[in-house]
Amino acid sequence: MKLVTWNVNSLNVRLPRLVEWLAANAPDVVCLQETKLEDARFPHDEIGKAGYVAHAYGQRTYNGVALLVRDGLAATDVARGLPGFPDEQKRVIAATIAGVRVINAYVPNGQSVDSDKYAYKLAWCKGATTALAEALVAHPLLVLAGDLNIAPEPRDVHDPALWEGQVLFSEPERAAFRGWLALGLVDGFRRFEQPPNSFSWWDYRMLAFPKNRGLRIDHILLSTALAARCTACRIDRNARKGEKPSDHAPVIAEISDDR
DNA sequence: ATGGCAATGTTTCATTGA
Repeated sequence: MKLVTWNVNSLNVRLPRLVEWLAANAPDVVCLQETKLEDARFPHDEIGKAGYVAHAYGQRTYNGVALLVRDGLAATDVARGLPGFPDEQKRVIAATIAGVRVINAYVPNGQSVDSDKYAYKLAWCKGATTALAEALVAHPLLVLAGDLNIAPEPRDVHDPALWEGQVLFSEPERAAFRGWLALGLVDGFRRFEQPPNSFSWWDYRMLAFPKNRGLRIDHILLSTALAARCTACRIDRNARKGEKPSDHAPVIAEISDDR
């Protein structure tokens, strides 16, 4: 199974690029974030023509997630939202695909550490920890993929001294991320040797991408049993280039069918 | 050479993202 997470920053704007990327990369499962589309406006026709069935959980303007599943693969037990954490914001959709529980999450940004949004982010992360702990009991083969909006380690930040204490890299956020690892989840990207200065997001401003001033905030976390079957994980930096890119690049994991 | 914010709606600015 080839599984991808990609914050597309408006599916409406990014649809042509997404369709092109699907054709070139042929993933089996795609976790999208920031679709910014109500479900009634989801482009099921275009995604269908590309060879995928979509399960969406969106809203207008902000947030919104979707799971794309390649034709021939079945998605069962599709669930929307974070269990036990009532939330108006559409940030989570999960399904079981080929025996794997796939949880697609768009963790709140937090804006700044002194904002209400940051408090909401920390509360949300705590709710996610509880929900993940329960999900892992029911689903030993589990993956949490998404824009987790946390850079877990200094090497995930282009300038750790500059970002220390800032939102996306503050200690409470990183503690929440470590809490997910403590549940038995493994950072798929770090299971493999990676180029130094690997990031998944670059600000549109200040030439951040050409200067490679980015953060690694998009992640694929695998349960221990599933991590043993993960054969590769990489970031497709090329997808950040060209006309009208998302500010995030896709993260891709290869998961073997062998047991 | 990849490029100096982008997307959305409340639209000609404000809000949000990260």
